[in-house]
Amino acid sequence: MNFTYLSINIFILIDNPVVGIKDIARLAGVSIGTVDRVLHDRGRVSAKSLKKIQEVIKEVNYKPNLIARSLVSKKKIKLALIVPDFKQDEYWTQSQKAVEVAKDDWAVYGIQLDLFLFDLEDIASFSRATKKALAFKPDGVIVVPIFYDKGLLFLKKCEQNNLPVVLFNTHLPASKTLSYIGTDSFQSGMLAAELLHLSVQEKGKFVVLHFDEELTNSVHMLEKEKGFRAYFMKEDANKMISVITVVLNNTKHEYQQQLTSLLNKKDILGIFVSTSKTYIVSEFMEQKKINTIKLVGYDLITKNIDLLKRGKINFLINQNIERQTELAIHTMSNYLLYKQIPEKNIHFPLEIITRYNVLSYL
Amino acid sequence: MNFTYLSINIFILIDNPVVGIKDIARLAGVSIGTVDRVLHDRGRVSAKSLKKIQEVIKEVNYKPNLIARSLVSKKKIKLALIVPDFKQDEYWTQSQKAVEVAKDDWAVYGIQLDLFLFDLEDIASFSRATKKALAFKPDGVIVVPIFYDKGLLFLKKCEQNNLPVVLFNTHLPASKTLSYIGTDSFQSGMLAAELLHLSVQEKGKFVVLHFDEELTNSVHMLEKEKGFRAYFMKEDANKMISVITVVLNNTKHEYQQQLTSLLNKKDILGIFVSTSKTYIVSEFMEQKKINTIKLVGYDLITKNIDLLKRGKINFLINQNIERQTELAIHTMSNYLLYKQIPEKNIHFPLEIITRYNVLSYL
DNA sequence: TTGAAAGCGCTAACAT
DNA sequence: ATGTTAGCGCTTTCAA
Repeated sequence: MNFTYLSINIFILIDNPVVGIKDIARLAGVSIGTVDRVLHDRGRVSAKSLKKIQEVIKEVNYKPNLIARSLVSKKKIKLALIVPDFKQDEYWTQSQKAVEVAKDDWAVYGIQLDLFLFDLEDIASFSRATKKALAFKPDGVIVVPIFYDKGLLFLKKCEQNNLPVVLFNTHLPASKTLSYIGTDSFQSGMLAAELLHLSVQEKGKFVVLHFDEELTNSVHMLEKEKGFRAYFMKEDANKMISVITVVLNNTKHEYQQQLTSLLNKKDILGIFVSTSKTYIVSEFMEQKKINTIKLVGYDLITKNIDLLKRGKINFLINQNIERQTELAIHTMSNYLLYKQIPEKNIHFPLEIITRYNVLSYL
Repeated sequence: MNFTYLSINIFILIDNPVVGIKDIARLAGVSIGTVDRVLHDRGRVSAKSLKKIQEVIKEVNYKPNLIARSLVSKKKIKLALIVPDFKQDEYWTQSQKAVEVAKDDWAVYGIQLDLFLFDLEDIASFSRATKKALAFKPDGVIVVPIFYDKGLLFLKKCEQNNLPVVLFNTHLPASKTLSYIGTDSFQSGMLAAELLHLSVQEKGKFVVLHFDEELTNSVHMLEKEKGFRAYFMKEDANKMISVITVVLNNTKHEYQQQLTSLLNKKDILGIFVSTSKTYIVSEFMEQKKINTIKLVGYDLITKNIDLLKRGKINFLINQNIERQTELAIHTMSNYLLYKQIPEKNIHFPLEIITRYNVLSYL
């Protein structure tokens, strides 16, 4: 359907009829079977027919009806999803929900999703998951490569097996991956810095707080830290930045001690928590009646939302893990079904959430 | 596809095969014709069959194969889009681009989009556009009802003609519209207030600045203003708020004079511009070398983006007009094709844009 | 090397 | 009120 713009509100519709495989067959004087063989390069076609058909195809600007095509295609495609276990973690639970939805959505198209979960705090479990995933002989792999070295190793293996790979949430520098889907961690750190900087004019210190479970071996939290530092280098070089890493998988007592000694320092203006576990810090501060320190963290999970609404957390940066998950599956499926080559990097917007726009995100 | 969690990394896959209309017919002991009649609410089905079939549908969690559905449906559907002329305005150009994309996307499903443009500064052109739209005998209407009275009048006419209507960008209180798609203007005003408030600690005055072309007769800008006032009522009642309306469609000289006299007042801390024309104020301030006044406005249009990056505009609230447009068309199409009843109000997130996350939105 | 025909899941017209 | 059937555009099998 084309149109020519003549004047406001008046269009001429030039309805060039949609041509199909049948039309091509008629125009070329052959059967649709032969046309199909040409279209799919399946040989067993005389040179003469081949030439004629190709000419016609070109002339009528044939575009296959993808809807009809996917209706008929019966091939089963298996996708392996290698993602963090969602049981203890609301962030990954959100991802999991997106997987469940996608599973239903894509089943119709013959796409089958197989899940391989690993423990965020256990590198070995990641290796096990990747091994099992490969054993399943999937047609494509979608992975959250939390662990740097093991991640790269796995990607190499996929490359050897000619398996297409899509990453999400955590970036890894591997040239052969089909696509990375997620936020730009460095930029995200810069943004966090700006939000804190905006909230306080005074002199003092800022803290970057990592929870260690993901930190081990993981790049994207370090990228956030780099971005955070870079901001102050550029905008306010006098600000002191300190970094602490809190070890969560120890006893409660231990990390509380760490936090206590941190918060006792009097000149701290703000804290940037590099994961969705922001609420842990915020709850701790609330309990200790510390109100002056500004807090910026990540993601719209229940506890964070509550604390944000009550003004205990100043900003959240939403990474939109559901949409990342959904898009990762979508991207891989479209690649395998329709040979749609995706962008190498699909960066998600860094969504700033305050208590005055949080409702509009829920 | 269900699974039972046994232990980490081990799943039992219960591959409940995709059920189709044929399976439902078999399970309910009727023919596919009857099932189809139930699915599409076309009556002529006995109460008994109806109940049984509905039960089965629910039980097997039937999901229609949209591919097959759209392959078969040959009916042509005409949609009338009544939207502001995009020629003078980048905001509406973005909307227009979304229309062009949607046009291609939906053509396959037999949906034809007809455009009826009107001039933002000319109420009469709106009336003309609506008249022409109706003359086209569309199956559904998508409209941006900038002008309050004429808008309501038109909606009443649509109701009389039994035409389904979707609104976007501008809300209008009309009970019979299928859906409003856009931001919550009141909330948006509150957010703007918070962003300004955050940026300045001192005492002083804030200004709400409307450009008049859209203001005449239009509610959503007044809603923004209300939200803005409500914020300070709640959070910082001592702040003075003044409101000015700048008349843009007069000579340049005139509105510059208005701005000049406004900016001469010494105690102004920040300005909230209620439309995407934020750049006009910012450029003016830049030219007059005014750096201290904070500026919050709307939308990611080229000039705004540039000024935001250079720190001249402090925040933009993105209304995402492309996605609004896209979703409006999507909503109406799905309603007409598949009788999908949308939510009455689809509120878009209020996206906060600063110079540190703007890149992630482009 | 080619053509004819079945069928993907669904809709809608038609027959009963 | 219900069942049967043609056919949407394409792929694929099978027979010629």
